[in-house]
Amino acid sequence: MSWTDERVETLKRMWSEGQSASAIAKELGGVTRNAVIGKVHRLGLSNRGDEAEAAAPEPAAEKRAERKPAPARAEPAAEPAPAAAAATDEAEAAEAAEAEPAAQPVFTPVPRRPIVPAGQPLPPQPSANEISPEALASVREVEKKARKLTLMELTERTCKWPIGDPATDRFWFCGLPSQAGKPYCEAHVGVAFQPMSSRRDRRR
DNA sequence: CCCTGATTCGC
DNA sequence: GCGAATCAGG
Repeated sequence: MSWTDERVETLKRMWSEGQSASAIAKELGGVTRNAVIGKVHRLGLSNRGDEAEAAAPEPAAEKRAERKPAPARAEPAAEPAPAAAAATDEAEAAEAAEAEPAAQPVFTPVPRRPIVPAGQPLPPQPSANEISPEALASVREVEKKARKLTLMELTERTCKWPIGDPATDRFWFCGLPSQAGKPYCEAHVGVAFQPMSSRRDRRR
């Protein structure tokens, strides 16, 4: 596979959308995430999406000064590689002012309260009285077995159902094996995806 | 162990 | 220019 204009375009788009290198590689096909990352760097768009610098000036401006000299392939000791070449600051002025302002979900209909963080939209949290007793019992049971993963520990195959109050330290994600193609484990899929029939006519 | 991006350097 | 190997880290 080669980097055709089209593929590069897809790469740029997905990267700016915050997609991971592996996700992009998977989408493109025929390339590994390493290839994607390598290309991203060559294109000079390593710091994606650009964020409000004014807001968070990132204190640690210089943090990568020396990483291992990179172990030579299979050579005893040949040349001290003139690494000094990389001295020039990488991409000083990131000119990407044209890209769209990163697609933002629009589910914040109430401009009232700015609500804070939540890096990701939380799944629906149906109130207890609209969940079937069976599903509810199942969930309570499962939540005792939750792996209690942190955000960073979630993968494509772990249940992403949040448990607890995000504002406290008693908050974690279910983490049990998720249903193929679903974001949650079996029990949580049960409460997250309810058939219309069971939700209908909840006298009120 | 799962995953992430960053970097180096032989090709 | 490309990307595997590797590093560093959540």
